[in-house]
Amino acid sequence: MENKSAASNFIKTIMMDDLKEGRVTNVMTRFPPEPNGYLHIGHARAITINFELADEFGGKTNLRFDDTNPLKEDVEFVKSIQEDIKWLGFEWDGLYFASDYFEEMYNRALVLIKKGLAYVDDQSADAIRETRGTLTQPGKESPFRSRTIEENLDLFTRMRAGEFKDGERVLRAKIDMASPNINMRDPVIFRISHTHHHNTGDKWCIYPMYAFAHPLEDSIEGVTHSLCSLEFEDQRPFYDWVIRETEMPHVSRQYEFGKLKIAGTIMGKRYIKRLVETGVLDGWNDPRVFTISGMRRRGFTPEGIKSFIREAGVSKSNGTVDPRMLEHFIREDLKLKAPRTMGVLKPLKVVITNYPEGQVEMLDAEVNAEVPEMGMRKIPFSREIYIEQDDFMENPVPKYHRLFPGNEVRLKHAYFIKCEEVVKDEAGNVVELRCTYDPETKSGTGFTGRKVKGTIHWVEATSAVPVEFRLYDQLVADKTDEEEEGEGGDDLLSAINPKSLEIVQGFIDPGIKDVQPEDKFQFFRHGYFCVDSQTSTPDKPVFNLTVSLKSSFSV
RNA sequence: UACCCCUUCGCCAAGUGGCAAGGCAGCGGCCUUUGAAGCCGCCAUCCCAGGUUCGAAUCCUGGAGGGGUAGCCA
Repeated sequence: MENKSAASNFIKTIMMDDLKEGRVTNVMTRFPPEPNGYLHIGHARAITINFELADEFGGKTNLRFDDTNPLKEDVEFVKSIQEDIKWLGFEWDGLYFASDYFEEMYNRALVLIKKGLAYVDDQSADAIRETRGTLTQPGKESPFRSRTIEENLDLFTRMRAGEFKDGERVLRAKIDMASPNINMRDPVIFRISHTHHHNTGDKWCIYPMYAFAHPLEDSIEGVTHSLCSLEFEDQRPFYDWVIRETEMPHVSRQYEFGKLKIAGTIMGKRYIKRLVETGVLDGWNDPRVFTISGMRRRGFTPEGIKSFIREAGVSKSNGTVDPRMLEHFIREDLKLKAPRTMGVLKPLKVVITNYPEGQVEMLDAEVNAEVPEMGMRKIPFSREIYIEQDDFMENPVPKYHRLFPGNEVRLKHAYFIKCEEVVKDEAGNVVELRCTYDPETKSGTGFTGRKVKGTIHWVEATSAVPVEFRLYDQLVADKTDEEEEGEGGDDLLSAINPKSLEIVQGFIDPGIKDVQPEDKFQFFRHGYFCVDSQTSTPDKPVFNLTVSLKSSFSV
């Protein structure tokens, strides 16, 4: 069951007060991605925050593609974004495109021009930048700032009609070139771009800028609380200015919250792109990157991801969380859902010398001992089995409970075995163990004659299914800051953890051989694994390590 | 050095003037056919300095530290 009663946060407080004081009569939020890339866990957080906050107050949430820049957008992404949101388990109320509002936006710009609050500027982009001033010095007014309303109306109409080339003119809001807030120094609100748009085709050659478009989009849809990240704080005065001066009937309000990074991973689009191009990652859905598709392929669950997001909270400070917190919630969700079975990653053969040759017996095992309703299954046992290489030490370290010469351990679901002999190759490597078993110690018989300290997992040798295991670790060190890894992420390549992916060939219990992509299991004493959706085949299953089990022991 | 924002346990984060929630991590112990899980217990006086107040993490003033903003990107 998902925990939905997360702690309070400042946005929830604002919504509650707004409702109580009658400033709003309902809550309406929106998730407004630009369709220019794949969603990642940061988006999952924005999605969860928007949808669940609205839901908590009986409100609604729209999905709105903020597609005001045709140069960067593609339908490919409008599809993948919708799939990702659905996979997370959210249903949007309305599905909209900012580009559907272009006509309305154009008309609102006309309102501004008629009020003398917008003008067409013929200056070049460079000239505009140079006269904007700096952080400490005011800007200079454009020589075109005092054009008449008629002239502006004429020019803007002709901009729309396609009479000018890209960059020749822009429409600017007329506010205050000396404002200490640079966003108020006559920001550009429409630019010319003769570019095909994925939704509007070639109907438009002028496109509104985000800062002008967004408040209008929100207002048109009746959004009450427009949530965005901290870097938009300085744009709020302009957001309010647009709604007020264009005389939009519905007043939306913008609130900003901090982004939450996860240590040890890369989130930036350009960096992931770089790593995909150089072959470090095998795609945008590589299980090591926290794109939604990557997490899905890794075996993370929507419920686990959402629990993590709720528990991490929302505030006005930017933070970085320990990836172990995310892992905790993934484990917690998988704990009662995933069947538990045995898989040996690094096999070591064991021959049970006193077990009858040729005999195979079927042992009973719970599918998940914590969930009896999941039932029982049978697993084969015989004279030859594989155990984990790490579960044997010829010269055991102190407190080692596993197998070593002369020691007895329990084989999960089976018998006690005792290590009698170690077989080595010429190089001195241990290649086989010869053990004896005690029939009286069979699991389920209630044997209490003696106790052993260790229980280890195993698979029967003749029926074991060969599989590939892909073990993942953090992509980069905890403190790696992608922003500081050189132009284009050059230095990022050397920051990659060489152990972020380790591939091993092992065996699993034959009981689960007919696996489907994304099927999830817990392999005893290892962790949760998920059948890889890209490379697994019926002949050679491939399992991704979703998250390992915790361990208080290490050699 | 212009404007805006932030500063509570190792990491997230509640708290909105009345004696510091919770989660993760960590540390003990119990239990255990996963060294898992589970269970029990431990783990901060709130960046600093003044001030207001019977009383301040919460209000005020001044510092310090961190972040954001100068796209015809979003």
